[in-house]
Amino acid sequence: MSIETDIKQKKFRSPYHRLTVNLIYTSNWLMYQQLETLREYGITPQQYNVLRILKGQYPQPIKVNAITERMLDKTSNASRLVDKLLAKELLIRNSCPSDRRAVDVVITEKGLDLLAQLDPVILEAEKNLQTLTPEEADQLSDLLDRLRKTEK
Amino acid sequence: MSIETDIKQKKFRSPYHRLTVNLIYTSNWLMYQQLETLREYGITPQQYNVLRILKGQYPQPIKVNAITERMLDKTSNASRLVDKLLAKELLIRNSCPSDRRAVDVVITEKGLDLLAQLDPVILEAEKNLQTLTPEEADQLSDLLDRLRKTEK
DNA sequence: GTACATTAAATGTAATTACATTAATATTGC
DNA sequence: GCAATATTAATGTAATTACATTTAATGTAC
Repeated sequence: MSIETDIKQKKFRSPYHRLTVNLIYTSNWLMYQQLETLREYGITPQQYNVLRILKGQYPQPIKVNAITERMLDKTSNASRLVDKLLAKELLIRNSCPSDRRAVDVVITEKGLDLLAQLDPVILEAEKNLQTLTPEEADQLSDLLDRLRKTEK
Repeated sequence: MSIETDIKQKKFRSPYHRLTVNLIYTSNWLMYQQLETLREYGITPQQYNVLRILKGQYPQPIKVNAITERMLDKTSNASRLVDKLLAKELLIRNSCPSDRRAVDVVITEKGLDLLAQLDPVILEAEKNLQTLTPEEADQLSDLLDRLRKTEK
């Protein structure tokens, strides 16, 4: 369905306006799918994002601010997300010896297990996107990169 | 900057994975800009979305569930958003005579004034997106429409 | 070394959101 | 007409988020 039909709006003032609306709408649509997929595994998309970052570093530790830098939502409160994941024993947190302000975070076996369990589920969800060819997906990605070029 | 640089991730498992990440990241980037733009006017992006919908109907009233259908985030609680905007006197709310479960919502003069005041500001913000040509913006929009084709 | 600025993480709080439930009314099947 | 079902909006609540502030430690200038 076109964005016009989805949000019942016939006209947009410009291609850029239509794009803005479409981008936010599509992202919400995608996030909602993720939320539903992850729900039964007891984590949120943001927590999943943190776990993936930790796995990318494993077995190296990573600091809380480095997590933030890699997150999709730069305004998220990594400290509290780490708290939640710690409570679920999906990661461990140790104060860093060389800088006692900082903390080192590492994913646990349990965390890695959860990710492994999620892999096929996420892959299955990804199939929903295959209405686009891989080339078109790349093309879309590149356009998104260029859209953000004004970023300061 | 490419998404790889922005979130410091070198590899993605597939073009679809890269696209997912890029889409959510770009949407967050855009939403944050909106949030900052609107902040000094005392409304949130969702409240702005509601006001725009009301303006589109003006001077016709619109019901709360019809607002939800037109919103970018279908899971948002239109009833509470209407509450907030009512408190700011940006809309009026009257129970519908023909269906006493429903309420008719109409934007006020004050609401229209706020939108008019915001128009140039929003247009200015839109200029940030003009690193793409209008044709590319349309192309991007069309790809997003096609991406959602699996929607049930 | 001391004062000042900076950085890292945690926390207080108010507002918002997600999710389920409720209350009131309308619609449908009989 | 009446009971069962569906629809509309509002609300209770627990969790999350935004935003500012705090605490602790480090770095820098003198």
